[in-house]
Amino acid sequence: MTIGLAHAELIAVLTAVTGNDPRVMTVRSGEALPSGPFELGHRTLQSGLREWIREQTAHPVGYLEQLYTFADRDRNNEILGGRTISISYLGLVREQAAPGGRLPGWHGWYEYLPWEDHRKGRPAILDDIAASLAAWVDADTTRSGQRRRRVDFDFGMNGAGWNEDLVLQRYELLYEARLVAEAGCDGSRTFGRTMFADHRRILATGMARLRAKIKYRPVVFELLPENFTLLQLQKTVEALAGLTLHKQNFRRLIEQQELVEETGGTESETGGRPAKLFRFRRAILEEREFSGTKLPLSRN
Amino acid sequence: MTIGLAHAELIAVLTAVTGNDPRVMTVRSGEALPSGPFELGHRTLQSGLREWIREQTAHPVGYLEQLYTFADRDRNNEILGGRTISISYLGLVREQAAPGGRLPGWHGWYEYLPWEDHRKGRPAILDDIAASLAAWVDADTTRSGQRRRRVDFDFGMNGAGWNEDLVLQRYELLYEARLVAEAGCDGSRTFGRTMFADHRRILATGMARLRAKIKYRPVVFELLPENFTLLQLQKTVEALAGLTLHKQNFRRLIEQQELVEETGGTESETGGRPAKLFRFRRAILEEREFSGTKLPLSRN
DNA sequence: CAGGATATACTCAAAATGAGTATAATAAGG
DNA sequence: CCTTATTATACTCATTTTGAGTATATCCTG
Repeated sequence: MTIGLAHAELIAVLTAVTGNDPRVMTVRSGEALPSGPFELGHRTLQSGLREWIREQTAHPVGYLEQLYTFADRDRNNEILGGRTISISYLGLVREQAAPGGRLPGWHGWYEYLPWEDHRKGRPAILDDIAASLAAWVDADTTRSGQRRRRVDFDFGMNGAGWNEDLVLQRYELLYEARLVAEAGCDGSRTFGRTMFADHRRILATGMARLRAKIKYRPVVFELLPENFTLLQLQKTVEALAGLTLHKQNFRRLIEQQELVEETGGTESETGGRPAKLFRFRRAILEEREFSGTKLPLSRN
Repeated sequence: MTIGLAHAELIAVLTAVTGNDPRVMTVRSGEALPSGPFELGHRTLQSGLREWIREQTAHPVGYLEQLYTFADRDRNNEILGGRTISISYLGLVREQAAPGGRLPGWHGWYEYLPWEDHRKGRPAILDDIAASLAAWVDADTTRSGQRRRRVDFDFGMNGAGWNEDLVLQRYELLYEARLVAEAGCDGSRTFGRTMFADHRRILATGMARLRAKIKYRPVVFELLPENFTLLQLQKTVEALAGLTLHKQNFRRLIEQQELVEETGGTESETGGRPAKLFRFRRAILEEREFSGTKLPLSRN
């Protein structure tokens, strides 16, 4: 049995939430995701990745999950006649800076995919996107019906309702419609900040995975400090989901799941009544399974 | 930037449901999952896989989804000094044989992981597993509490309730406790049919993914013929989940989601009142998102 | 035509969810 | 020290969704 030779590369979507904004670690002034070779010295893929994250950043990575493996021919850079296989990972990091100070290398998710942040209502950029997509829909006379349904569904248009989980589908639709610069555009209008090669697609994959995951696994806590208030927890979830939640119902949800316990302390920097501090009950990880923890939305 | 060299291999968990039993395509008389090299001629990972599935089997694969990429050092076979990266996929295939005739190469899921089938109640083998695991729990005096909680949770013991999604966790626990032959056992009791290398772990990964997926995406239909009765649909879901469902509620769930439509025909081979035939409404794929479609369980 | 078998319809209590209103505890300003 | 703004926390209530049945319909077999 012949086995093909390839170059193996590890690539990371490292995410933190700083000052209520989700951020991703980048290199080359925000142009690329950090990546490194998978070497013979590495015991496993995950430990290899951890090793050079430790080298390149000061951030201890708690949660690390494999995302996807890419090896399309267009990614082939032809070194030594082989091709490159990129194995991507999603990592969650505790926030390092205060809400004011921005650390170098970190950039907001929504710089790259600005249409994904609906916390302050439907972002205005969606009107421009809608207009550009309408042109794309009409460009194909035979399949325009299909295209229209897909646009409506993915972008929540014409009464379809916004679905925060469809991050990747939306990016791929924009790519197909050549509305992101990575698609090799011809000078026409494009949306969001560009990244190197297919790194923005990988970012979208990570965002989609995380938005889906917070609904059934208690991974948010990897992004929070040891002690936090319920509002902090809520704001972090909101930052990731790009949506606002119903405060009282969010609290009910968290409490009835017994995910957290009071520390006894309070936080009085809130501007109003001091909030109780909580910590994540790690014991819960071995006690229960986490089923459909839907997010309690509010309409705004 | 140095990029490590590796051998790339594609490996498939091809699943069909034949005669109400979930089955997996194997080679070497059921000892291994089919796998093949990822070659330069292949355009993408997925198309490469499709290509040699077409070569090796007569089965048209509809649904194909990437599962996981493995590259642990213990998988290293040291050819040419490199190491092997295995990219695994889950494929769904429409059943090919009548409930009676068994096609070569196909083996039942539950030959390999017999503790996973709870359709006829809790399988007896779980008593033996419980006994062996109890010994493992007691073997570590310092961490026995942790071990006990993990066993209870993963295997639904001591009132914890069986969770069908934990297929991989259960396999990995048995591996750790050296109760599967792949762990390099010392002649003691082991459970389920062994596979080559880590193929049984990959099978478990595929089973877990599919059991989780049928709850929120309409993928079951890839396993059914064009027209089917609601009972057939239910039996297929039950086969995958390894559980029995509440018939009336299952029907209500399916109908209210508008996943299927009547064909007009009926199936009278059921032994009782003839059942209406349905077909999957493919249009639904572009119409709606599928959220927490929990399965309507029944206790038995 | 009775009896067995399956399909399909309908019921009902309990639990979960969405959307509020009400009340409590703090800080700042006068 | 009292008012007001601000956030935290508690409670309520109608609606929907679940889990678990019972009831009825339509076939086949003997």
